[in-house]
Amino acid sequence: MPKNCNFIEKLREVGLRPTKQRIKMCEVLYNREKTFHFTINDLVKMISEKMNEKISLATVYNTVHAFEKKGYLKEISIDSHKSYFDTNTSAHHHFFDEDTHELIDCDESDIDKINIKKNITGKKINSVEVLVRVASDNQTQK
Amino acid sequence: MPKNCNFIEKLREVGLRPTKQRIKMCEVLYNREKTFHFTINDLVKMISEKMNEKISLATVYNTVHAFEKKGYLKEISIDSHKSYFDTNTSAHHHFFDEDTHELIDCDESDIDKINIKKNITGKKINSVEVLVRVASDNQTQK
DNA sequence: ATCTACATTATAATAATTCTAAACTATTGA
DNA sequence: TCAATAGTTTAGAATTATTATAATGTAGAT
Repeated sequence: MPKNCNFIEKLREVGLRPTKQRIKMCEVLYNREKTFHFTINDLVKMISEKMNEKISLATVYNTVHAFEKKGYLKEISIDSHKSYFDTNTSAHHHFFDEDTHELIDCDESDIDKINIKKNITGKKINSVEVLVRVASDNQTQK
Repeated sequence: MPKNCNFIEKLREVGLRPTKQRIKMCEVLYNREKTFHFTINDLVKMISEKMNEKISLATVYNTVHAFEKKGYLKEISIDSHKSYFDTNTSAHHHFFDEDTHELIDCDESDIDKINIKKNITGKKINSVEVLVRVASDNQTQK
């Protein structure tokens, strides 16, 4: 687990000032064994639990978006009401459990590389994302 | 192009009352050569342009959601700020042009069938959606 | 024609996100 | 070291998108 000075370095590298709020968010997001998925709401709860000082909601939004822009976070949009952020920023796909509203990472080996045959003139592919929606077997299909 | 009586039939079939607002919306959405993508905002504009009578915003939301639940429309979520509906409800994938914010259908032939090797116990796959984000070649990558 | 259940409407309420402007802080370089 | 300055945080207001409410209207059945 990296110590805070690593976060300071990392933030500097991408041109973000290592303010105490950003460092605290780095700790909450990256001082853990595994990558994970969260909503802004989740994150606000997590921060206020782990911190004695307050953090403004606006700061959480700003910082999440700053991190996203710099490639520290990736957004995964499920529908107009549910949007997650992923601390795993490498290219990978997801399962979404429609019963529990849980987002599950796909390993690289779970889905073959996707071959796009269509080419849109003058455009390059930025990303290819697969979302597999699953639900309990005995439940009516969405 | 189907005439309105077909819409009345269709609505009845899925258990929706063929009210004049729903029929009007069917006309706007399905009286066209090709399927297309729209946001709620787009739709409200289109309806108010094509109609002399007013339609309430609440009705547009209700009707779109009723249509979605009955399988007349499919939602495609791009990010937390952009959500489209698609009148093409068959299983297919999409390109999203990050420059123009345009959503483009993939033909079945554009992407090979996706083989999911992972199995989540007790869960069945409801859908598999691929979103390919593209952008102008000479632009910085998102 | 009348009844009943469902739909529509305008408006209010809610929720999520962004804006604002003042106070604050990290960095720069004198 | 210490101001200058450029970027950041903050609380709260503003905005936007969506849903709820309750009164009125309408389709379909009898």
